[in-house]
Amino acid sequence: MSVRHALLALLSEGPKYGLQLRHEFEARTGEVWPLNVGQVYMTLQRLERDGMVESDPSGEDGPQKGYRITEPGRVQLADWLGPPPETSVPPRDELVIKVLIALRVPGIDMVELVQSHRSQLVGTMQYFTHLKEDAHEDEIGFLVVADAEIYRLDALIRWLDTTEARLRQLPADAPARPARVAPKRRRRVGARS
Amino acid sequence: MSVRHALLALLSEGPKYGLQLRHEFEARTGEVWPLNVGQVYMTLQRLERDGMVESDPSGEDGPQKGYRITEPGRVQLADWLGPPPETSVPPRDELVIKVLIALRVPGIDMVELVQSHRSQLVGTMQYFTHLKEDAHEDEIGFLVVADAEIYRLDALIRWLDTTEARLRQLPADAPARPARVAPKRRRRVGARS
DNA sequence: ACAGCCATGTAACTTGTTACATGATTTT
DNA sequence: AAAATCATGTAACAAGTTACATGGCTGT
Repeated sequence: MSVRHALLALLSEGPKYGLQLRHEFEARTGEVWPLNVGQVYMTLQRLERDGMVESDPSGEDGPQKGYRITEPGRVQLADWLGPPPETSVPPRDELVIKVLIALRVPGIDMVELVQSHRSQLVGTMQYFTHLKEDAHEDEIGFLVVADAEIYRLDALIRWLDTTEARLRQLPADAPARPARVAPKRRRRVGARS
Repeated sequence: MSVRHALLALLSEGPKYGLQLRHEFEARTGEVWPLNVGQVYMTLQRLERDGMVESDPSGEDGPQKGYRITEPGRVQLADWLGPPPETSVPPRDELVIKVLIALRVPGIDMVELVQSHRSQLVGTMQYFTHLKEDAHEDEIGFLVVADAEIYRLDALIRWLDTTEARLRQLPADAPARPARVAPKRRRRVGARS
């Protein structure tokens, strides 16, 4: 949903057209996240269908078909920018899933799995660090996005290290769990009042 | 794509049926990430269509329709568990987008936006820390997932702090950028050879 | 004239979500 | 007998991706 709201936010500064929205989105996020053009047009269509946005009837079918935000659109934008959403359930993380599920897959070298992924993360982190050094200090968008990526990668690396230590304290081969479905005591994550 | 591969990995230990796969996925990830049942059946259908999996012809239409992994399925699983994928472009982060795009939206109190999101993140982090304290030390799945979430939230909080400091050094109101589309010097992130 | 970019769109597909429908078995 | 749970599915939708199609305008 972030793209939808981002487009709405860009339109709140004044009417814009499709490709322009893509350019501005990419410019403000430091050219790090390419934004698919097709998605821009699809999202604009849905925003218009939902009444968040109006298209310029004059520019219809011509190049540079302008879109304006509507009042309901401004309301929805304010909702997005206002208080943060309830953190219901944390997003699924592919690396975490991989490690936890691979634990019980026969014939998996966990040490190798962890090490290869770790060095990949370290490499990417160094890459972004170098990019940051080469960046001008006025490229605020890029610097901020690069920071986010570096912190994110650092967190994953530290998680891998912690997890590796945890796994080392585990019995060599954990006993296979019962194949039958057991009654589940649900941990209601995110239901914190 | 993580769910698809996770199901494949679970099936590599032996034949399983739909609900059982859901139970095992949730059990191994500490009951933190609920897995939609419909998605399990959809994914199994696609895995079968792609030849990664075979369904038990005997249990057809009966309850507990078993699925087995095939040889191509094992190959694809090995690809997933093997060397980490090329880190092409980092995933878009909703919070980063929000902050960067909101910067130029008229009438936004950036300090308030950053502070409210920060305290939400801190609260969620404390919540998971408490959950971890209450957990038994043999609940390895939950502990590992909780670690991941705590590190992730910590990274976001530190990013928010860094970003806030960056923004404070910015001129009170940045000059509006040209509305026209400018030629783009693309930063080819992720194209590191 | 033609190459290349600007600009808008459509089509087909994948992953994921929520909600609903339908039976079988088990529990009360 | 009724209610709950197990088990399998379908429908409709949202968001995102890649690839393709189609014009208009500009520079050489």
